[in-house]
This record gives sequence, C-alpha cells and structure tokens, in this order.
Amino acid sequence: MVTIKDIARHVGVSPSVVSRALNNKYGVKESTRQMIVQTAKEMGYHPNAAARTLVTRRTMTIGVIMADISEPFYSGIIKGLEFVASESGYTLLFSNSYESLEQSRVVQRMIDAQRVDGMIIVGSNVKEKAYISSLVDKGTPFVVIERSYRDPRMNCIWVDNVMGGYIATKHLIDCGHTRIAHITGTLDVEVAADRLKGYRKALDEAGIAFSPNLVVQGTFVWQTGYSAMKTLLETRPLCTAVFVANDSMAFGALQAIAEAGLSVPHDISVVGFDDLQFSSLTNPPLTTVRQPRYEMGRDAARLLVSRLNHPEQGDGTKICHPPELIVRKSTTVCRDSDQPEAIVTQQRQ
Amino acid sequence: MVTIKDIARHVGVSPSVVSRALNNKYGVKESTRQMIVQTAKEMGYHPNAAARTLVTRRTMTIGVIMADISEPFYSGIIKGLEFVASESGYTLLFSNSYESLEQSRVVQRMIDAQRVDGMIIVGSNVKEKAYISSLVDKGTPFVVIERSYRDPRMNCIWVDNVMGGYIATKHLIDCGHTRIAHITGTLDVEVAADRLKGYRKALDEAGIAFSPNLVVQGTFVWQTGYSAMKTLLETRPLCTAVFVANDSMAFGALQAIAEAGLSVPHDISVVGFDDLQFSSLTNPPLTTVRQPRYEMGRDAARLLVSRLNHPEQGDGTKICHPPELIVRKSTTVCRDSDQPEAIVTQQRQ
DNA sequence: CATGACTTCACAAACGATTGTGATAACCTA
DNA sequence: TAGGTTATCACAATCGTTTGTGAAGTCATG
Repeated sequence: MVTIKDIARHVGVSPSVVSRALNNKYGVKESTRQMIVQTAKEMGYHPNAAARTLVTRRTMTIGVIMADISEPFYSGIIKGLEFVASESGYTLLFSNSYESLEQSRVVQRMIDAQRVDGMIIVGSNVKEKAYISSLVDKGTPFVVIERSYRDPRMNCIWVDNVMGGYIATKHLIDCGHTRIAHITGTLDVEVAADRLKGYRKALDEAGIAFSPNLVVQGTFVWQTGYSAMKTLLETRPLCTAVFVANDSMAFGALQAIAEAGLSVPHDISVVGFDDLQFSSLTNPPLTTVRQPRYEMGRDAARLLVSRLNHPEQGDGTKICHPPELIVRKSTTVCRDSDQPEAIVTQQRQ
Repeated sequence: MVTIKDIARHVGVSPSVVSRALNNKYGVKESTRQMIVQTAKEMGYHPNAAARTLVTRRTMTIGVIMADISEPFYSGIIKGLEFVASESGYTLLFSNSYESLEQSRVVQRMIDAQRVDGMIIVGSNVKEKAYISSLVDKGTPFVVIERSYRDPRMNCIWVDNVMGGYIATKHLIDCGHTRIAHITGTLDVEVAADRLKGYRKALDEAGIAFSPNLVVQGTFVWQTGYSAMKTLLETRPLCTAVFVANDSMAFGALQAIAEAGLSVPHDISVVGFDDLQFSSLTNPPLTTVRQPRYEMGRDAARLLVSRLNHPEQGDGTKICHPPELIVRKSTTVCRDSDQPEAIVTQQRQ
C-alpha cells in the first residue's frame, strides 16, 4: 500500500507538505500542490482510515442501530441515511439490536472502541432507556428516530402518530362507518398508544361513542393481527371497518376476514399503517397511512452530521413529520350506514 | 478516554507490560497481570480500534455487500453472518450495491482505505465481474455467496439451483401434472438459468415434452411474475401447474390467478423458490423451495474468518448447499390427470 | 539597505496501541 | 562462587497520518 511518505519521496518534499496539499490546506505552493495531487493519483494513493482517525479523533462513520435491519419497514429510512452519509463523506455502521441484551455489545463495540462519531437509533425496544442514557452519559452525539423524548439532551425525529391514527379513522368515518374497530400495537410503546389516541380523537369529534370491545391489542406482528381480527369477527354487532395499527397486522387481518368468507372492502373496510412495499400488492391493495420514512432517515442523518460538524449547536432538536393517508382498495363507503345496526348484523349471520 | 498509558501510570509499570498483560501474552508476572486487568476494568478501559489497527494491520471487520440489505431474502444470510462474526470478534460493515456504479465507491471506501480485512459479496448484479476481479487483483480475501465461479482464486457458496428447479418440478409431476409452466428469472443470471435447467431435467426424466410457450421470462420482481402469469393464462391449452423462479414473482402469479377467477391450488398449482418469511402467509400458503440461507451466511463468514486467520490455506473453496422443498397449500394433485387435455382446457373456457 | 511581512517548506511531536530488544534481577547448577 | 539460564520488565521503534513551530527564502516598503 502506498503511503504519504512514498509520495513525499517521489515528489521530493516532506510528508507534511503532501498531507497539506492533499487536504487543500493553506501553506503549499500551487504548482507543487498540483504535482503532488498528480503523482498521488498516479501512484494510486488512498489515505489510511485508521491512521487518520488516530490523529483527527474522527472516524467519519455513523453507527446505526435498529431492531432488525431486514424489516422492510426500515428500507426507506436506510436509503435516506445512506443518501446523506455518502453526500457528506460518512460511512454507516449498521447493527441489529434484536434483544436489548445484545445492545450492550453493540455499544461496547461502537462507542467504547471509538469506531463511530455518533449514532442513530431507529425505533427500538421497550428496554432501551438505559441504553440511551448511557449514550448521553458518554457524550456521544446521537439522534433517535421514531421516538419523541422530551429530554432536552436528545435529538428526536418522529411521525405524528396521533394525527396518523386520526386521519385513518377519520377516513373511515367519512366513508360512513360508525362501528369502527381498532387493532392496536403493543400499548406500552408510545407509537401504539398515540395511534390509539388519534383513533379516539376522531371518534369523539364525530360523536361516535368509544366501545372498548371494538379495541383489541396486538403486538405489531402478522399473527396478532390475524388473531385479533378473529376475535373482532366474533364480536356483535359486527364492525364494518377496522383500523389496524400497522400493515403487518393488517395483512393478518385481511387473511382472517377472507377465511371468514367475508369480503374486503365490501363487508369490512381495512386501514393499515406504514405503507410497506408489499401493501400495494395485497388483495385488495391496502389503504394505509404512510410515514415519510425516506425523509425521516435523511433528516436524521443531516441532523447528526450537522451536530458533528458544529458541536456548539448543541442537542435537543425535535422534528415531527406529518403522516399521509394512502387510499387504495381496502376501504369503501359503508353500505349499511343508513340502516339500523340490528339488521346489518343480522344479515351477516 | 482512558488509555493504556493511564493504566501503566496507575499500576506503576510500562505501557508495553499493560499491553502484554491485557492480551494474555508471554512475559508478565501473574500477579501484576491480575493487577493490571483489575485496574483496567476499574478505570473502564477499552482499546482504541484505530490505534490497534494501525499497528496490527488488521481491522477485525468484514465488509458485506449486497444489492439491497432491506430485501427480505437476505435476512437469514445476515443472521448467519452476524452469528459467526460476533462469535469470532469481527464487526460487519454493510453496504448496498444497488447499481453497479455505486460499487466503485464502496470498494474505495472499504478496501482502499483499509477499513476491512476481507469481504463477503452476496448475490450481486450482472455487472459485478470487473468488481470482483479488482478484489482478486488487490489481494483482498473474499467469499461470494449465491454464485459458483469456477475461478480457483475465488471462494464460493451457493445453493444447487439445478436441483432446486428439479425438485420443484418433480413435486408437481408427482402430483400428476403434465402441463407445467415455468416463470423464469433474468436468464443471463446463472441462478435463473440453473433453475430452468432443473425444470427441464425433471420434465425429461418424466418423459414430458418441453414446450417453449409454457416458459415465460421474468426478472425476479413481483410485477413480472404477475404479467408473466397473465400471459400464461391466455395460453392454450392452459397449464395446470406453474413453477415460479422465486417467491416474489410467485406472489404476483397468485394475484394474477386470483384476478382471473381461478383458484390455487384447485385450478392451478404454484411452486415458488426462496421461502421468504411472507411465503407462509399468502392465501394459500405457498409451496416453495427453501434455500438454507442462515447456513450459507454462517459458512461464508466461517470460511472468510478461517481464511483471514490462516492465509496459508489459500482460496478456491467451493461449498454447494442442497435446497429443500417446503410443501404448503398452493400445490395439490392434478384433478384432470387422467383426462384428455382437450376436455380439461375446454372446461376452463 | 535594513526591516518586516509573507510564502513555502522541513522537522518533529503527537494519536494509542503492539512488539522486538536489551537490561536487571533472580534463580539455579556445577 | 562463577557462569548460565530464566523471568520480568523498561525502552524505543513503529504503524500512517495530521499539525504546530521554526527556518529559510522571497519580496516589498520605507
């Protein structure tokens, strides 16, 4: 591997001049700079990352932690992160957190060994509190996506989940539905609680009474969407629409409805949340609430990079993105909206 | 950050002794080693990765390149890689290749800046030839997953796609089907060509004539599976079964069949390839050929790590994994197997 | 012509580890 | 007790950069 010394020897100057020339720093004659740049290219020189890191104390890499990078949900976020990273010369170092237990290893590898300049944490498990506060304690700059901590030392980027739950439910109400069920996510996660809030807010506004037996809790995975829908299908009077807290569970719900011999959206309208890549490919294509994932990833990376380049700007930035309703074929007007409920449910049995 | 010198000063020895003590090397008294280890822990010492890399010339990280890390297909491979990496003290540095154009950047960042000790390339685009030979030229140890290059300088791990195509088709033949269609992948990719070979081999063995109009080419994505199936549905006599070269296209095929008002598997049996996480959740659950992805990732990492630790062992290892047929609900016996084809197709029209 | 201000470069000290070599002390053997 | 071996450690070089400082050389100004 060709080093800075090789170039220095070749050109006939000292290594320090080569370094300054290559980094466009003040204090080297323009003609010699050009000669240096030229021979550096000819000799195929590339600066050694470790050596540079050792003296500059910057790794030019950003650690990214998420539950499972293979989750299709993260795809857009990753692309946003990558765009900004490559734009600003940073490398991304991904690591799955899976269980919280593993996170300690991740921290040790990334922060303690000083492999990263900062971190971006996407989503995260319930037990991440201790993890994040260890970041704060160590003084590592970081940004959290999909969480809205009030802590003024944290930079957060998230989507307005209350609004998301609201517009999803409002859409169903606008379609004339009044018996609207809700399959929630894991309710001790803020995201799920907020979507439930939005659901209730829309009901309130429309003057529809909240009925607890139309709300079933899931855990954000297919299987719980499926079983929750099974439960709802046994509830009388039957709902005519359901707002599901994410698309994975909505897929499960679609399956449960199909198995019951009912049709979406004719018998039951379904709204999901996330707008996964697959959501436009279901049968029927799923109406859902899209999160601006690319933008969230992009902004998170920009925020962190800016924080790294200007430490004086401090932390505590909060960015809240609005969600967007994507109307597809899984929702339609309630055909029974003018009829007494008793008759409606009777027809179904 | 506490360094090795801090510990040395604290304990009253020289830095070199601390290094040897912490790395369990010969030449330090057992009592002082214990004291050093103890105070290192107390002071919260963690070795600086850059400094260590600079002198040992090892980064203890492995670069991983794949088309798009968010593809669910890669999930199992990643888990296999991660398992071995964390087991053997390596860190994984992921990078998407997307278009081949981007790859040059990736190479430069990873190899040229000497950020990685070796690389693992998963799948890959058609244009990766130049890329890979640049790796060979630079002497970077690497392993390719999902490709079977004959080049004795390359380490390859792949699944037997000919056998995969064979067992998929054989399964349909065993169900009594004789008019078996095939939706291929991008045929200039070896994987797709091999699956087609397996398909033909099974037909040959069963004495079923190969008919070109039952083979439609796709590009491994949903949309082409959908449109290819549309084409096949217009072909007469109609096929009673179809082997699709991957699950994503099979999902598209299922959709096309459903839209045509036909039922899977009653009217048409469908076999996919890959066994994605979602494949068990379709309606009906998809019969498919599973690739041992976890094992492939695991073996790739093991192979590379072993190659890094023992350079003398050289390259050229080839590992071929067998695929496995997963029978679900999308295939069944051909109800028309004893009837003349003319009648069969007549019924469908 | 002397003084000062630039320009351009070389020198050397870091950064935080690893590792070869040599020095000291301890121990053993004959 | 002399000579030799061994255990334990300190010293210093090194990895490939960056960066502060000082030494020339150039130039202009009064």
